[in-house]
Amino acid sequence: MRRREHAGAWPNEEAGLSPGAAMDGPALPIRRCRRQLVEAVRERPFLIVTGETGSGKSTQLPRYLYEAGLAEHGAIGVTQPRRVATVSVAQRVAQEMGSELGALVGYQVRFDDCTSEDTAIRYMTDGCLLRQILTDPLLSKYSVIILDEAHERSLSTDILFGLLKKLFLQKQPEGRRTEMKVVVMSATLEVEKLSEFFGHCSVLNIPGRSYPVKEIFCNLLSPRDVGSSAYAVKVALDVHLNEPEGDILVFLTGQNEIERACDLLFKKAESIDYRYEVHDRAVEGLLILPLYGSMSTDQQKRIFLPAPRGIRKCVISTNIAATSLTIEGVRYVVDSGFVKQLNHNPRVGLDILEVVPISKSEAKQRAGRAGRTSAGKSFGLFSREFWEQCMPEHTVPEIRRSSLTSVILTLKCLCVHDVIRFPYLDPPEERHILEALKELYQCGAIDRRGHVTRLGEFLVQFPLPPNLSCAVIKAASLDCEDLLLPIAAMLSVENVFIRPGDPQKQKEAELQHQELASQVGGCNDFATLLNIFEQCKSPSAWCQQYWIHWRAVKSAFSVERQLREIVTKLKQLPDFPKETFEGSRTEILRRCLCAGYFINVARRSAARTFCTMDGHGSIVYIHPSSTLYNQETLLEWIIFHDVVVTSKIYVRTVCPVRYEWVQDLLPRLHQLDAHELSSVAREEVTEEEITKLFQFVKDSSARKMERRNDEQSIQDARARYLQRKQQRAQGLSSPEKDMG
DNA sequence: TGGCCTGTA
Repeated sequence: MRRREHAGAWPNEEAGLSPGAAMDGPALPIRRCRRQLVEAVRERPFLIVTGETGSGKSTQLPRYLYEAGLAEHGAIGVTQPRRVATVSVAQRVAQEMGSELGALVGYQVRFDDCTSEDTAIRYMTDGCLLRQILTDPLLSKYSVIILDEAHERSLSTDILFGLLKKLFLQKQPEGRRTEMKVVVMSATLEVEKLSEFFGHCSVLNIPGRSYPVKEIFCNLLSPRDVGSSAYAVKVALDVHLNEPEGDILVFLTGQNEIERACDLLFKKAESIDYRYEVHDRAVEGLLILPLYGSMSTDQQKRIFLPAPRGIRKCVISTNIAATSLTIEGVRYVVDSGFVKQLNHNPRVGLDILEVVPISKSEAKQRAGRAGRTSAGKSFGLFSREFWEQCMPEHTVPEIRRSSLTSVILTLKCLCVHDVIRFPYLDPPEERHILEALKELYQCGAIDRRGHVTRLGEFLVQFPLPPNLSCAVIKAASLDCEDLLLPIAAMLSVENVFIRPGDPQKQKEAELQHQELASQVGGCNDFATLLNIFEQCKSPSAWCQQYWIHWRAVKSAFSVERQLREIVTKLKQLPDFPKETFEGSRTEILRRCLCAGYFINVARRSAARTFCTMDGHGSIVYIHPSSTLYNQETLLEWIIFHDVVVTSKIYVRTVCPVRYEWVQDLLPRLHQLDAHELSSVAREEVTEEEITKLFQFVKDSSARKMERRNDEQSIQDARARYLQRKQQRAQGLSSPEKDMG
């Protein structure tokens, strides 16, 4: 049994175990369906099981299949989209089956493998199973694969859908697994589509055990109230004054909105006279708690403590409380109807973080949080018209919103050559796929025939975006991976810079962050990250002094260790590249970064603006969080890690480079021309793929059109941002008007 | 001249 580090599990993920239930399993609705379920799995290769939270499907079905002998020729693998859920479900099932965790029942997540030879029921994250397919394409150690929470449509689960279907339909018998069983578990959502995808397979429904939630549209005073923090505060206060006991959960979009809403609600709540104003005399006070991902773990844990008797708890949260964390005792939900979502735009090659209305199914999911322990109410901060006209039925699945570079490389490495006609449940737009192919070609991961190169095989080993892996490989070939591994790790974890809500403290934090940058020359954000990684050793006074997130740096340590193991393995291969380079530490560092980020290179075009060199020619600004902000006039060429579109197109994590370092690489950005593509051998790439790629690169008139559309879409995103910002300012500066 | 939703390998 391998075991390194224990992921802390939240105390209250999906209840269902009563103390006396250890041997026989708890009395859940699923028990009545036991025989039917086992038979359905035996009969056909694919089965869909639907059921709401609390039906017990995640914990009981794997056990039923095991007890029916379905794990005799291989393990039962169960995937979850999140680590904490994976670990806590495995813990519960192990306890129920009287097994030590890691023996009969185990789990495997990144950095934490708690399984053994004897493990018959393996819980794991979906991304973890996807990695396993890379080394064992037939999934030979499994007899059953169960994909849980399929309605969430995570990127990995969507790819697994297609790969498992292919595994069954494969023409060559040596690549086929017709005897393997696949079960897809989902909330009741788009089930017909799923069933059709898996050859019209059967669908079994397990009755749920949650309580009814009454969904209420709030009457809006004006359209600018939709989803605003001030209006959320008003509704939360109304609930507090007028509704019987029970905690409140408010959904807003981000840290800023949440902190401001907390302040406002606190001021309002302070002046309540509980003798006269409160409807339910059992309620004597209000406890207001913010909740978002970048809070420290200790702060987050406060959320789960029950409020003292007579005190009503009000948690103001991001989307994190919709799926990832469950707060017991919530009877009232206040839903802004908005979410911050990262959307990839392949036409400009940018990820745009924008505030968008949630889907109706997501709103139901949020409302459901009020019905976990008793009947509840959900207040939507939007009108019926908004619900009908602005909120889509379902959330666009991640695979249609993400950069596909990693995914396409993975598929290519699994010998899926025709990545356009791969069986996607929801096919991504072709331009997304073509953009990914182009980028893979540009960084040398695939050749002109669409074959994975040796470099591509190296790159896919890393749990990183391919361009970052490229920089790591370059460093390793120069024997200086110590410079790049920490940076790659720091870029893989959540933001390490703390930005406090209080303006005074914010100034102080900014000064300290500047100090960290100037310790390494003050002109390279990547080097600053390396500096933090090297200096930060423990959750000591150092973290406090410099306003650095210890939790984030700690996870960067784990990532760095994992990446280092991969590099060490690769360097032992006889054909791993070896190079030499004479130069200072900072120069070598920047050269390595160029090898990965030459796609993200930009040249200064005016006083403060830069023009990207990727063929899109977008005009970008340096983000205010960068140490190079305000130093633009000293720069000519820069590379950057990522882009965020708010009031402008900002590039974040920036480093100046010299033209000589990128000039040899730049032609690759435009090399994919008609001449080359026409001489391509076509046996591996499909004709369709070539034609599309050809059109994509060459059709200049169409590209001009697109450019205009892109500018339009960015203009739109910017306009929406500014509008919401203005609304927020208005809403918060004159809350009295709304409070009636 | 001004800002960081959430997961995962």
